[in-house]
Amino acid sequence: MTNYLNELNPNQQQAVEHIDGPLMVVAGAGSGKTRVLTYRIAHLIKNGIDSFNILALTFTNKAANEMKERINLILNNSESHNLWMGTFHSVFAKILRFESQKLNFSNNFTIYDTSDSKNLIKGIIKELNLDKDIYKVNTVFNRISQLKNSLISHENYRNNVELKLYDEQRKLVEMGKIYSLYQKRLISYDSMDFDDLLFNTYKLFNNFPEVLNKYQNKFKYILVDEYQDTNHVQYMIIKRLAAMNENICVVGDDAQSIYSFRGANIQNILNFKNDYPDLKIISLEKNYRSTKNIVEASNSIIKNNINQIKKTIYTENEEGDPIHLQKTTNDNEESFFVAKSIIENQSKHKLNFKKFAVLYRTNAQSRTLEEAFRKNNIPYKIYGGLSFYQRKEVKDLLAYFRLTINLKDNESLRRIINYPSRGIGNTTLQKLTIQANNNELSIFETINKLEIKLNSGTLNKLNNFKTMINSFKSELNINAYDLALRIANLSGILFELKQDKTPEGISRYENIQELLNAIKDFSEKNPEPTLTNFMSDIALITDKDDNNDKENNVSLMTIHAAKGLEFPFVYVVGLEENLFPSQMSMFSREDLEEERRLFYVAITRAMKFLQLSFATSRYRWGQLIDCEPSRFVEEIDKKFLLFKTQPINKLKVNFKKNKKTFSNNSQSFIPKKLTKISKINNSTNNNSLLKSGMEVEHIKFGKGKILSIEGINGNKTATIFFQNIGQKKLLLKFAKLKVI
DNA sequence: ACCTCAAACATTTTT
DNA sequence: TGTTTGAGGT
Repeated sequence: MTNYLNELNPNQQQAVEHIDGPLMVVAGAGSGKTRVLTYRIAHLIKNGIDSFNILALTFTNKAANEMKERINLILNNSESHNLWMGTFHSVFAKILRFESQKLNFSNNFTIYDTSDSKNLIKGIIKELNLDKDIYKVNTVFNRISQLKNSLISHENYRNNVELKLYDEQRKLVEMGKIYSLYQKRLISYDSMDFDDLLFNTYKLFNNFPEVLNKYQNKFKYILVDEYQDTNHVQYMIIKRLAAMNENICVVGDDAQSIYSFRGANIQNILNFKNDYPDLKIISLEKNYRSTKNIVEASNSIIKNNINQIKKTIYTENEEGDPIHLQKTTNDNEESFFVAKSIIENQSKHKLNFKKFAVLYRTNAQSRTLEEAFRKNNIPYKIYGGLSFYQRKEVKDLLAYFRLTINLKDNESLRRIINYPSRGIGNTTLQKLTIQANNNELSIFETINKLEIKLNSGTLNKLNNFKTMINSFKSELNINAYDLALRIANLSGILFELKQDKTPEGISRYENIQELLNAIKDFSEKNPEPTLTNFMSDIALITDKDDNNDKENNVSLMTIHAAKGLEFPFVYVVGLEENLFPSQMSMFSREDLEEERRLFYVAITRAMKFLQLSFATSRYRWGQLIDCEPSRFVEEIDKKFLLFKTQPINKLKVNFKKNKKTFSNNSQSFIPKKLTKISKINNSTNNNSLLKSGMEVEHIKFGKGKILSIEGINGNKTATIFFQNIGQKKLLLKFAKLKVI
C-alpha cells in the first residue's frame, strides 16, 4: 500500500485527517469531494475505527458502491463491505425493516413509489367525492410530501390553524381529510411511501430512545455527502444520530444546492456551524476537473447570487477552448447541431462516446435529441425519465410479486386483478372495495372470505384468482427465480406479451425477460435468494444505479441527474427564458437563484469542452413558440465565449465532407448583447385580416392556403394546408404568417 | 365487460 | 407532442 495521504493536497489532507469532532467540508465543484470522502473513510479504518461503526450517506447507491471498491483498493482488504453506505432512503429502509414491528409494520412492508402514491390519492379524492379539478392529484401529493418532509403528521396538520388556512386559501379545504385517509390507507396496506421512509425513521428514533441509542452506538462516525441538498427531516435524523458522538462530517457546496422543490433547505449547510460550536470548516477551492475557461466562466455566473458562502474556485489546469455558444432557429436544429458536434469531436479526438453528455432542464427535451442521435447513428443512453422498474409491463409483473408478498397491498391488486384480462371488471372491483372498506380489510382478504352477493360466473373468476395468488404465496420460500418464472407464466403475463408482435410489444416482452434475468442473477449471487429479499428495495433503484458504464454511449440527462458526475465534453441545451430559467421559478429571488445554481452545476460538469445552445423557437405542447436567450447566457463573461451562428442551408450538408467548416468557417464574434427576439409577433399583427382562402407563407412550413379560421380574438386558430407538409392547425398569435 | 377513438390535458427538477 | 380520460358502440 502506498502512502495514500501523498495523493491529496494540503486542504484535502486536513479534511481526511480530522478524525474526531464535527467537520464541514465546503467543496467547490470539481475540488475532489468524492476523493476526500473515500480517503477519509479509508483513513478512519486505517486508524483503528471499526468499519461496522461507520455510516456514510451518499447521493446514489452507485456512488456508494464505487467508493467501497476504491476504499478496498486503498486499504488492500475488504473492510468496506461492513460499513453502511448508501442513499438516505435505502439506508433508512434497511433500518426500518429491522425495527418495523415497533411502528406496527411487518418487516416485509411494501415501498410505494410516486405513481403508487398518486393512484392511491386519486382513489381517495374520488371516494370523498371531491372535485378533481380543484383537488389535483399532483397538488395534493406534493403538499403531503412537503408536510412529511417538514415532519408534520396528519394529526399535527389538522391541529394547525395556519397550515389549514394556507390550504383553505387555495380552496383545498379537505386537505387534512385526504392526508389522514391517505396515511391510514398506507398503514392498512402495510406500506410506506418515499417520504415515510424518512418520516418513520425520525419517528422511530424519537419515540424509542433505546432504538436511537442503539444506532448512536453503532454509527460512531457519520459522513454525509451533498449536504446542501438535505431537507428538514433528513437534517433532524442526522442531528439525532450524531448527538452522542458528534463525529460527523458533512460535505457539500452551497453553490450546488438544487433540490429545494423536494424540501432541501440550503440553510442546513449555511447554518451548520450553529449546531456544533466547535465545528471545523475546511474549504476546498482548487478545481481539478475543468479548464480555466470553464472554471472562470462558472465563477462569473455564480457571483450573481446574493445568498452564498463566499469562496473563490480556481484551477491550475490549462486555459482550454472557449465555451461555444450556438444559436439555432429551432429545437430540431439545435439537436442536430449537438449531434453534429459530437461526431466531429468524437472522430477528431478518437474518443469513446461515453466521454460526452448532453444536459437539459426538462426531461421532455430528450425527444428531439434522441431523434437526431438515431438519425446520425450515435449510440446514447437516456438517464432518468422512466426508469426500467417503472415501465408498465415491469410494474405489472412486480405487482404480482408485491401482492404475493403483501396481501394487503391494494394498489398492486387493483393493477393486476384484471390483467391479463380475466373478466373481473370495474363493477365487481367497486363492490369489493366498498365491502373491504366497511370491514377495514384489504381487498384480497375480502376476496378470501367472499361474503358478497355476486353471480356464479364472477364468483368463479374471483376464486380462480384467489387460488392462484394463494398458491404463489405458499411458495415464497423457494428460489426467487423459480417463483418469478412460475408467476410470469401462470399469471398469463408472458403469454399475453408474446401475442403482441409490434415492435413495442416485442420490447415489452424483452423487458420482462430482462427482469427475469435480473432475478436469476440475484438468485445465483445471494445467500438468501427469496423473492421477498429481491423485492425489498426495488422501488429505490434508479437507472443511475445501473452498471453499464462499459458501454459506449453518449449520456442524456437532466442537469439534476448529472449532479456529482463529470464528462470531458458537455453540451447544455435549451438555454432560453421560460425554459431555463424555468417559468415556474421567476416569482422569487430564491427560486431564480436556485435556477442559477442549477446552471452552475450544469457547466461545472464539463472537463475540457463545453457548448451551450439556445433556439429562437421551439415546439412546446405541440405549438411553435418564440424564445429569447436565457439571461444566464448573458451573465457569462463574454471573454470566455465563442459565439456561433450558422445559416440554415449549411445544415443539410453531409458532415463527412464538411468537417472543417464547423470549427473554422463559423462566424466568431463576441456578442455585445444577444439579439433579443421580441415576444410580440412582429409580422401579422392584424390577424383579423386573414380569411379563409388566402394564400399565406409561414416561416417554417412554407407556402400554404387557409382552409378555415376558428376561435375568437386572441385565440384564433387557422387550419392551413401547406404545400410541403400538409394540413396544420396554428394559433394565430404565435404563427408568423405573411399574406402572399 | 371491453374496445376504440377523439378530446382534453399537461411539462420543471427526484428518492 | 404524447398520454390519459371519457363517451359510445359492441
